[in-house]
Amino acid sequence: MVGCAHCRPHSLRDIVLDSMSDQIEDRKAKLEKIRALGVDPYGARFTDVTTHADIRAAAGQMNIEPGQVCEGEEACFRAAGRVVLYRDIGSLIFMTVRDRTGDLQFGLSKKMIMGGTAVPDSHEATKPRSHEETQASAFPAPEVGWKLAKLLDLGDIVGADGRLGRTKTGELTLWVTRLTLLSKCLRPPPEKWHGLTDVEARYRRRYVDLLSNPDSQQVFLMRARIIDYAREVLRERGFIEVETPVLQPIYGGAAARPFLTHHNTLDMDLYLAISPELYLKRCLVGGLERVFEFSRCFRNEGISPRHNPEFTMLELYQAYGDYHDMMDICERVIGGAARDVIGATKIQFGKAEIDYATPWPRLKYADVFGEYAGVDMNDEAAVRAKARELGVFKKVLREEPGRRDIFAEDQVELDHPVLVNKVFEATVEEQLVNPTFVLDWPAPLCPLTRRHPDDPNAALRFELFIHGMEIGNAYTELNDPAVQRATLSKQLRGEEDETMAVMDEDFVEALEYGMPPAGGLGIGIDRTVMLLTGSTSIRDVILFPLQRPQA
RNA sequence: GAGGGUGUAGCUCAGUCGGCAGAGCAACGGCCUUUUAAGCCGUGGGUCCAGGGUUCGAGUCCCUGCACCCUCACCA
Repeated sequence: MVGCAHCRPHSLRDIVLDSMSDQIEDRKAKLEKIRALGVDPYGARFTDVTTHADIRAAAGQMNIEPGQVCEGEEACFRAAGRVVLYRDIGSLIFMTVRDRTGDLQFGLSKKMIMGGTAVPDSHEATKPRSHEETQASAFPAPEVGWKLAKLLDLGDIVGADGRLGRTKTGELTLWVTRLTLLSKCLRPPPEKWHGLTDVEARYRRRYVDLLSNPDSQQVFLMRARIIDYAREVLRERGFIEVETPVLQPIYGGAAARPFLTHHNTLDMDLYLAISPELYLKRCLVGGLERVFEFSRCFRNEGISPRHNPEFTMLELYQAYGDYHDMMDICERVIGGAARDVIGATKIQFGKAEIDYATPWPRLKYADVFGEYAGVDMNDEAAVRAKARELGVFKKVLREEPGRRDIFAEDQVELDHPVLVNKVFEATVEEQLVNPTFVLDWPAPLCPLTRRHPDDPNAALRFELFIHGMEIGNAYTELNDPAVQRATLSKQLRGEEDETMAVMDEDFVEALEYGMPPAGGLGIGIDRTVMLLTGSTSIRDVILFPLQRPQA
């Protein structure tokens, strides 16, 4: 403490001293000391690195005794990673270094790094040649190596050449003969045991979350593998991956509020895609008979643990198929990923254990409605009574207080199918915990779907529900341009104008050239990853979820 | 948009009834050649989210605002 006990530290000198005590300042001071040693604290290309996992695998073949340091060339490795633990016990330093495959202990002894052991020749053969690479191989002199080791901080990224051994306690250790600083970490990382737990900080500075919480990295690794898996399933079936516009002059393919933007040169308003559907169908018209896209969709709606304004949908179309083929693909992609990527058929999600063993139940919309809502969906009076009981009308009134045409509950005008769907959402969805297909939806809710041949009031559509969430949505696609024009023109009372399907003349014109009958499917990738990784918030599976600007 | 909760050191968290701002890790100085979240001795570090108010006195009570989380609604 500077100054007497009664004084607040506010003099210039105090402020400077406070600032100097800051950990960032400490680290910057070390940075300068490192530079003074002639070492570039930000490294350069570092070639021929063996991953920690591969080093462990190699060590498994060597039968190294506790206390032993291997002599042979086969025990010499180059490794790199971030220092996550650092234990300095005098003229011996142990650090735990993390790379993408896991942790490995590096051991540094003053004697060894000072040249007590000859530098292995194995790396000379693969020594880089270019000018840039020559710089990368410019190791500090041996006496500098030890000083450098003493100046390391938690969070620094280091590279090392060394020989494998085991400590007395048997811990596999890379005994370092040459140490390279690859990047100095100027900010103290989170606490080594708890990591970063503050959720806001984890989302705002995801890089800190990732570097300090292996579990978080694991989620994004799984996400990538699930996507790879889906891609592989589709490729095997002859699908090709395409890209469709995010900037669209007319939004369509779903019922959602769009984001609006503007192109300056064309002086033209554009919408960010709410769905790639109408473009992928144009591909079908053009003869790309099996297409898929991992499509970023943007919907200007609320944010919740299950909704992010931008999200990723796998959408695909298969010519000459129908929605039964799409059910098979759902089971193959999601059920297969559970089995082959996660390695389990039962996965915990919140308090529920979900069973992904296929096949999944295929239930008729009318049947599940009758079972869980307790009324016949075609009995308008009964549905209306049920809706009143569930408070559907009150919710509508609350949502649209400005509507002049609504004065009382009974005067809320909702078309029957809209009311049915609101009752469905309120009663059925949460009951569907294990993967369940719900087939044959009320036709008026499905402007892009072929009608059921036996029932003009039903559409050949299914949604896949898991844990009460809509995970997949699929149709036997409507390819009759006249019917398509009619359904896009029809307005339903009870759905807001802004989210209504919009007439897209160019799309209908495309249908007039002839679109093959097809099955189409959308799978919510973020939600699928949530379920398969046990992440109960969508923000935990999106690297950089949308946040308000910081206060 | 409505309701509930949270915000204290770089990180993880205590802080009782309104009475000197605390711990562990991290940092700094010192010791240590086999550590495992190393250990031991010593030291420094605070806009208690922001702004008002009540009070002799506010991290604590009240009001307003901000950010985040949860529930509901829209939505996938």
